[in-house]
Amino acid sequence: MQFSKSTDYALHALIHLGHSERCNNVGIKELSGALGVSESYLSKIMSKLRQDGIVRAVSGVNGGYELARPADQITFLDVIQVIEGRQQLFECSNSSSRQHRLLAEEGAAQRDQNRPRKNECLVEKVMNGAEQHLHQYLQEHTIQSVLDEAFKRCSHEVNKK
Amino acid sequence: MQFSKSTDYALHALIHLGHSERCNNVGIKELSGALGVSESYLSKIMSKLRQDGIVRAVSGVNGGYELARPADQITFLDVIQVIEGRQQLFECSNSSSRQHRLLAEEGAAQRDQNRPRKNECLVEKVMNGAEQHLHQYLQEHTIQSVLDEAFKRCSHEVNKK
DNA sequence: CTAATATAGACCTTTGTTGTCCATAATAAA
DNA sequence: TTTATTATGGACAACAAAGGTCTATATTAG
Ligand code: SF4
Ligand code: SF4
Repeated sequence: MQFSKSTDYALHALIHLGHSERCNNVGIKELSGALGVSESYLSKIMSKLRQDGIVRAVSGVNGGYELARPADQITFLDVIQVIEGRQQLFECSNSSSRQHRLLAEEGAAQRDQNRPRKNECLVEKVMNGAEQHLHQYLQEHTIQSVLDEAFKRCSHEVNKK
Repeated sequence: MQFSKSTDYALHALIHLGHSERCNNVGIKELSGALGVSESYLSKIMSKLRQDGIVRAVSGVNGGYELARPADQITFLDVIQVIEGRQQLFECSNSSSRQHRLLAEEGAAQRDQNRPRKNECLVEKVMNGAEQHLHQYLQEHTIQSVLDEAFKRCSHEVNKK
């Protein structure tokens, strides 16, 4: 249970793009150099980010990448979901076991119209809750918020001198 | 980024053990039957749980497993960490890149004695925050809490009739 | 002793991650 | 138009992790 390196790379690439907003179109060479990741692999990742509308790309001479929307509208969750996929944190695999029938719900939810929960069992309820908490936190942090804090630290450093 | 099936199995096995507290020593056959998982594989998982002090096991005739401590002291986090390992959710892989030197911290933390943070950069700060939130939530839910809620549902169902 | 039970290790298959390489398309500039 | 530059997509491979089986071994109640 760990985020993949690709997610790491994607985040850093986006931070780099956000930091270089003024001079549009950062090429894969520059990104690759800054992050220390091969051009081949990184371009795969950038391609994914483009397909999901996180960045824009233009081919040809002087082409490259730029953020498709303001950095404060690109959340950590967005990036993670593009790279890692949108599968649930927990996905039950044996819902046909004896135990499921004994200890889950079945009875209560079906007849109760005021709660249109599909078939959420007690284990899934805990795990989905965990996922929601995680997502909410990750949604509150954006590429911009990292840049802001970096800038704050930097100017604080200058003031001290 | 998903919990493994083993975690699923472990949680269900523990719930079963918690539910059968009275008649000690539940054998692997019974567990395997209840969960619909092969004895071989499930025994691997139970073995791990024993090594980490979640369950006790006794060999020989009438042997089997039982919870090593009360069900309300076995949290979801405990189980997940035994099965998935205790690696961090995010682990930086390229801390020697150009970008790290430009955008991380270095300067600020080293001189400042009132914050003994090791080398937590801004990206790690966000990710570690996410992990902490997740862990806190998972720590608040135990095997017992699931059993309790199952019982509540059940008796509520009975009252309705 | 014997049957039942857990344990540990070897081994295998499937799947996912990380990565390279090459052919192709798009585009700005000469 | 041609050329150099850049991104894109597919094929492929090395490696690691997950999921699972099988067998030999130790432990213990009866
Ligand atoms: S109780 Fe929930 S997690 Fe368990 S088998 Fe049923 S659906 Fe799956
Ligand atoms: S800034 Fe943080 S996450 Fe990025 S390379 Fe440095 S240590 Fe790693």
